[in-house]
Amino acid sequence: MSVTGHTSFGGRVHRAPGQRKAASIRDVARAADVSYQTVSRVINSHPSVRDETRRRVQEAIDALGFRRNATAFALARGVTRSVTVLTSDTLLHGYAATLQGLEEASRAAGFTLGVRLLTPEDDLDQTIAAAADTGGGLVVIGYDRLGAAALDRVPAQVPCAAVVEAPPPGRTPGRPAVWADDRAAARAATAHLLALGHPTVHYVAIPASTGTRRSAGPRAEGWRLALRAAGVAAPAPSGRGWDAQAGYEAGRGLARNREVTAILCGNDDLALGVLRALHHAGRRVPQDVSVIGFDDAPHSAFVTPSLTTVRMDFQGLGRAAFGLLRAQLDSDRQPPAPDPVATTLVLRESSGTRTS
Amino acid sequence: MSVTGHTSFGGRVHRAPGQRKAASIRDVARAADVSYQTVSRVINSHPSVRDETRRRVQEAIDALGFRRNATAFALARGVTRSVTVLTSDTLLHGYAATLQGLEEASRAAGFTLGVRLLTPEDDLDQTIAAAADTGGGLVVIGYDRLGAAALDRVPAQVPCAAVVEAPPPGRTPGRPAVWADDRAAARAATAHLLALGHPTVHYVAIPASTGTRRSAGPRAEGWRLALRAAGVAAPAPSGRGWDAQAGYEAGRGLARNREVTAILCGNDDLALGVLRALHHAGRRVPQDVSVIGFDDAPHSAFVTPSLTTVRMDFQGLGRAAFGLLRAQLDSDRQPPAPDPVATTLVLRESSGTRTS
DNA sequence: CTGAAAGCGCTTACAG
DNA sequence: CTGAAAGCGCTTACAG
Repeated sequence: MSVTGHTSFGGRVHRAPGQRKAASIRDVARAADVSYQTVSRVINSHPSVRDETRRRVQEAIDALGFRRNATAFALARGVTRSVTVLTSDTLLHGYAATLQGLEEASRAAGFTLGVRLLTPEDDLDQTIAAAADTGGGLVVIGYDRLGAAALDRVPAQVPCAAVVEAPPPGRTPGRPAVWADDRAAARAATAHLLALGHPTVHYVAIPASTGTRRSAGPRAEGWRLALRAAGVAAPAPSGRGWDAQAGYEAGRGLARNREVTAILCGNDDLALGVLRALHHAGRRVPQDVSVIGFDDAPHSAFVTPSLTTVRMDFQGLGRAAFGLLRAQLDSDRQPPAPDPVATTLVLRESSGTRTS
Repeated sequence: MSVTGHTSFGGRVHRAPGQRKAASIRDVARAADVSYQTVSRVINSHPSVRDETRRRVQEAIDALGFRRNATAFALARGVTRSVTVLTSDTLLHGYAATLQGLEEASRAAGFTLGVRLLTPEDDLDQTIAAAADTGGGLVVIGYDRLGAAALDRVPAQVPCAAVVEAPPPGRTPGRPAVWADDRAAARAATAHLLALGHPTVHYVAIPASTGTRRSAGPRAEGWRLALRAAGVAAPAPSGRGWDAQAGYEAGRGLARNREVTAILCGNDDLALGVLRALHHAGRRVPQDVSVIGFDDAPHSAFVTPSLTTVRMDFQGLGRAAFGLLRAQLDSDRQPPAPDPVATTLVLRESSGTRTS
């Protein structure tokens, strides 16, 4: 089966002869028999307008279906109430959920929300410049290398906030940013597996967002920390990608090794692939091997075995990032109280004591 | 474990004393010793500018880091190269993938892409008006009731295209729209199950996008059609929602009924829930019951059993919708050749001949 | 090839 | 309380 789609062309819009263009404040002024400044006052709810005048203007506004031209407003005012989000992905759960949090906060604040995908092909500086040219602020999702690189290149004069994977190293006074404590979460998840009696825990990593050789990101760090605290040597991490396919490939290697009894994954997609590889290798979860994911994607509770994972408040992160941006835009505005971006280990079927 | 997040406030941006505002064409003109009209010509690559002049202006542009003010450009030109997408969801696979197609196409065309979530709480007309006020075009994702309602209320004079669940009934000359042939796809999927030897096929429905009592949307229609063609009576459909939880609830009812051997689901999330319910009821897939989903979400190939499903080209749908919008904006532009929005039945482990 | 004028639709002081 | 002027940063005819 391979059905071809359809396209309909009913009701194409072309300005019909009788269809006049949108009314301006001058049109309204004429209809209400006042000056256009008075109209401006009315639409901006300026206090000093006589009630009777205000009423007449409002009537004209309604009659003509007047709506203030947002472009002209922005030009005159010199500001745009808009954010554009720069992200290298919109489909992965963490990104999509963060985006949703940003949308929610921007909507509540009356801001317009733009989205621009960062790709390896496009010139980063050009993409950033084009986004900045819209006149609003920027929020960059810096979970990965491309996002982190973009963040570094945003010109200083452009209002910008970020949601990142981990706090910037050192005391670098970077951009205002929010993050969750991935390291503590990974550490706790690893400790949980160790407490279950597993001799060690293997790690399937997500790609790092920074170039530091020292670590592969906070999740890997937390995992290492927990192993060290338990006096266990860390096995070499695997994983080369974000998706289930990458998890599957890493999982195949792990499944062959009979010493492997516990695996922490950098995200739920990787975990799904690992689960699949273990299944193909005939290794039962959790009887033979325990698996823990990261992010708590919507489907993770419904796969079999259901996935033990770390729940992240991505939407809260998105909302908080918007708050940081806004504090910059209205410089008199207090930076918002840090939204608590919680992290929770959700225990489900994929982790347990080894019974084989 | 419940770790609280962190917020960093390094490098807050406030215009430092020495930080002058962005250069305008007048600044460039002064630096290049020409009139600002000439600068305008240069940045618009107007042919009649002396090479020497052009070079001088370009130098000034580079020196001052001039970038044309997009807002002023839009006001003067009277058009905005922007689309805003109206959608009631951004997380479900179909929506997110459609959105990505729209982003890709808009990026390629040099359009800005806005996103606004439709919610039951907000006033639809107000949301639409606010989106229209940005000056660009609208694309509404009409897969569900809220989206379909929004589409109906977009004022005639605002440029708008849509991606919908099914062709509008009758010859209603509605908005330019694209859709995939869900009905044919559902019919083929159902026919496939019947051909496998299943006496009938049950259906777990997604919520309908229209109020027609006649049908519950094209997927349900296709399912009915296939059953009728086989001379089989259609069992009552179940399902009340979009997510895995809804699928799980419907699945519990189905799992109790020993007559049920084949289930078609309105999407992959529902299918996941159904799979889970069958598992809890001790019914094996596909030995006892076959399950087919819809949409081919990224994880569907990696769950166990892997999910037989209908692959939809959501990104293609998004791209095509953008094309329709653009044809409206540039009225001299030909509507694009309908992008083939294909639909493919992907056979995996969850469907087969009954062996119990 | 290049400059002076008017206008896009609004807002912000400034008068009265 | 209300109107006339100037300006936001561009573009589009119109002159020269």
